Amino acid sequence: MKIASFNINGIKARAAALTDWLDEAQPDVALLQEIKSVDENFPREIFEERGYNVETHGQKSFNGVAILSKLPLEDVTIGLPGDDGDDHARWIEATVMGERTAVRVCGLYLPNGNPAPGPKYDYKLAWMERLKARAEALIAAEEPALMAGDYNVIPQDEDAKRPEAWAEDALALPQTRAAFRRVVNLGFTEAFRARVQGPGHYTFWDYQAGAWNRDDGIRIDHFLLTPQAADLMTDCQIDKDIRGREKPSDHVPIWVNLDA
DNA sequence: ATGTCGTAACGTTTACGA
Repeated sequence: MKIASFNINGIKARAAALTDWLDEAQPDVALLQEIKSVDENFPREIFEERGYNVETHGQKSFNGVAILSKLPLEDVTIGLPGDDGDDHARWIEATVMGERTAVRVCGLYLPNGNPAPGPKYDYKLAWMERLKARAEALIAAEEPALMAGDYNVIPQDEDAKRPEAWAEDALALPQTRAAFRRVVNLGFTEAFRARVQGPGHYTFWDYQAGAWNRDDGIRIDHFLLTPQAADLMTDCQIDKDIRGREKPSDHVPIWVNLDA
């Protein structure tokens, strides 16, 4: 079961690049972030005609997450529990019915949090506390499950080409990293780091200042696996070349393969 | 030289978020 995560930065602008990648990479499941579309305007037909079930949790202009799945989906829910007043579309989850094993899959778009300090950073940290609560429940269930998406977290200095440029940024502040570790340390496996060590691996390159041409990137898109999901992992890769194509997103896909 | 892109809105341009 190949499960990918991709922050597409706007479905309207990315439809062609996204379908090209889907046709090549052939993920069974794709978790999308920043669809920047209300549900009614999401072009679900272009995915349905490729055999995907489509579930969206969108809003106007910003944010928005979706699940595309060639496998059957059950028990789809939207919204991260813990704050009924939160109107950002940043969380969607579903159970993917694999040939042998069902996997609970959570797609997330964690708040950026800049500028920090400030109300946006407070919102980010509060959201991460809610994420931790949901994560605790997933661990307690003792079943194959994962949380994947744009975490807007640079876990360590080695995850940035120029860590000094991000030292004061909401994506890399010590409080941000500590909150991320508190989730991971509940018992999750950070899929990419379980398989690949060392610097130079990124999932985001800013559109500005020739960041891509200088490989001036950061690694902020992650997969966290419960122990039961980690046992099934056979691969995890970043599709870096996507960033060099026509009309790219500023993020690239990252994916895991589970023997499920 | 401080560099781009996507989206929405009383829009031939600005504001916001990233």
